[in-house]
Amino acid sequence: MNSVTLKKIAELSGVSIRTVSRALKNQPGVKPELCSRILELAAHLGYTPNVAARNLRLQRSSCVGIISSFSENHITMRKVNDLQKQLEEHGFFSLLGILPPNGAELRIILQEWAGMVNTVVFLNWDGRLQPSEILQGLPQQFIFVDIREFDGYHSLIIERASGIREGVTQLLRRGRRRIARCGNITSRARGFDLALSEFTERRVEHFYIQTSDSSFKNGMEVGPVLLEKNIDAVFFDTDRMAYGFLKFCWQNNIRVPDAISVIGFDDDPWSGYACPALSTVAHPLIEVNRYIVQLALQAEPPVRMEFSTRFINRESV
Amino acid sequence: MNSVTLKKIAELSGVSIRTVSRALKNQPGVKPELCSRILELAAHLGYTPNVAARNLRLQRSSCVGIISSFSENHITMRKVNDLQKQLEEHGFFSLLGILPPNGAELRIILQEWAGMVNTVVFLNWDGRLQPSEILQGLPQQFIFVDIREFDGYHSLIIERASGIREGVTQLLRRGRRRIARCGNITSRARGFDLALSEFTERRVEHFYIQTSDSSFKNGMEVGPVLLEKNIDAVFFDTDRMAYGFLKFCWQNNIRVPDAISVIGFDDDPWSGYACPALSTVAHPLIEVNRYIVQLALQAEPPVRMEFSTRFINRESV
DNA sequence: TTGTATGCGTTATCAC
DNA sequence: GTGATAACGCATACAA
Repeated sequence: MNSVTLKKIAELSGVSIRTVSRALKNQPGVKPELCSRILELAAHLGYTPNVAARNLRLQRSSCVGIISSFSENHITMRKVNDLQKQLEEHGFFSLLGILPPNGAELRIILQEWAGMVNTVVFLNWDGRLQPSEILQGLPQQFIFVDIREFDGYHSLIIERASGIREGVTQLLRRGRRRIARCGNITSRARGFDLALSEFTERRVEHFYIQTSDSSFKNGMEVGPVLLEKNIDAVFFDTDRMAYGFLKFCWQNNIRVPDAISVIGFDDDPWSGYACPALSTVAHPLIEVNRYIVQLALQAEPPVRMEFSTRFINRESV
Repeated sequence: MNSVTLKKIAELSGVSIRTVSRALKNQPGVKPELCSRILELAAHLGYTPNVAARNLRLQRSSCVGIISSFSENHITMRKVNDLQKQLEEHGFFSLLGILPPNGAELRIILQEWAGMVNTVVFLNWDGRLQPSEILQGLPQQFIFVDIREFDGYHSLIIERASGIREGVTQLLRRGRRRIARCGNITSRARGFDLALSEFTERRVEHFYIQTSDSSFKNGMEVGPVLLEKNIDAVFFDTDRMAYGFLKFCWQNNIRVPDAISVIGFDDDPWSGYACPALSTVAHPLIEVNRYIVQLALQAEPPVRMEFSTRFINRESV
């Protein structure tokens, strides 16, 4: 910890703390000569204000808490990183916490953050937990992103159907009629159903192939099933899973998109590098994060906001 | 900010602050009955200790600062994420800062962190900057990771040659004799030269093809050059760049590894998904981060540590 | 078993 | 122009 304080500077320069403070803050009312002498001394000693003391005094903080599950998924990491970046551009530092396995531990983290953090963003949540029980009485404002709507908290909802709808439009243009969706992510299921329900009149058939997970391996394994059902276009719940299917196709000499169109979800940066480059539905993370920064800047009564996804067309459709 | 303080609890329960403090900390010397009454009240009010005040009082902090350039590269994000995770497992929170374009701004960030952070980890550094000038007088201990050795600061060095050496051994076993290295990252150049210098007696020829960057696009563009020189094995400075070359091969019906062996660098998680799965040299990020946590836990005189990379063999060799 | 009093480093009010 | 001084919330040495 730093040992150069206002007091020390004051002693060394023979003035009072108040004067040093004024000089360092460029507040009026210090003789220019004295001011510059103090500034010089402070610089020489390497004075750095103590944020803990300042926060304590001002009853505020320059930190935003982010709770996320630890994941090596690129998209998860990118959400966190971009949020940190945007927060920093607005003068906030971010404190990162990993979502613990139960509510009690979560509460402990949040309590630890009291006095340090005014706003906490949840990028993940355990569906079995009731926020009202855990967050009860905690001093921060809470923002739930892409989780669910909870009464009394900010919720930023990602609306899946928009991007999927654009994707389906592209598929129809390409003459695809037997469209499948593979994976196990429920939030994406709803979007898919919603989007496809609008296209019934054109005699589109759709299928849902549920897998145990939405991993690369699942994507590979689901290959034979898709062939057997004569699927001509497939949405995967994650890009990762789509890569698995692309691998299956590569191994079995199935041409994508000639034989089958493939669409992923997440727009992780590798999707552009895949062979063929993967078309995907992109998460509006930048817009969402921009909104979070606004909420951090000024607390508001709980807000509900909806954000749309969008379709990114590459080579696989 | 929370408004429930020790004082408030003390007033409401009709005892002194000291007693409340003792009760909440389970320190001996409080009548059990009183103790439980206080605990109950505190829980009811949702008391949360104020970390700013506590840190101020104890002259310590539970945060570690991480300075990194903002990058969407997976490996960069993974380094940060894993470090945050490991720190959290040891009771630290991480404050993330983005490396600003000049020393003055960097100094401002670090000053802001005084009183909040004892340890700052640099995952990036601007080579033109002199740490001694910028960090002069700042109260924290500094750790430079994979950057360079600077006098008076911790430096954790990643030694490239080890992993590359293993890779070359594999290539020789496969009968490769014309080995190239592509990219523009100087730290990797040294490792490559070092590793290859050991194999001269077997009549290995090696080539260095310098590119403007080490991106996907560079990897695609370098394809014709490699063909022209009859290269039979190639190291790329990044996995990303290797993906570019794999794309080139895919487009031109060049079989990997039959026609040419390909090795990347970084082990980003997609390397396993590529067609064919990419062999790569892996960064010892977990080991490095474990060591950082140790340094954060107890400050030591400046330390120099070296970490080895390792070769991960998949389908592309 | 409980309470008083002090200080951590800032900021800001008020008085000189 | 400048200087005492009082908070902010917590922890603890020292009294009672």
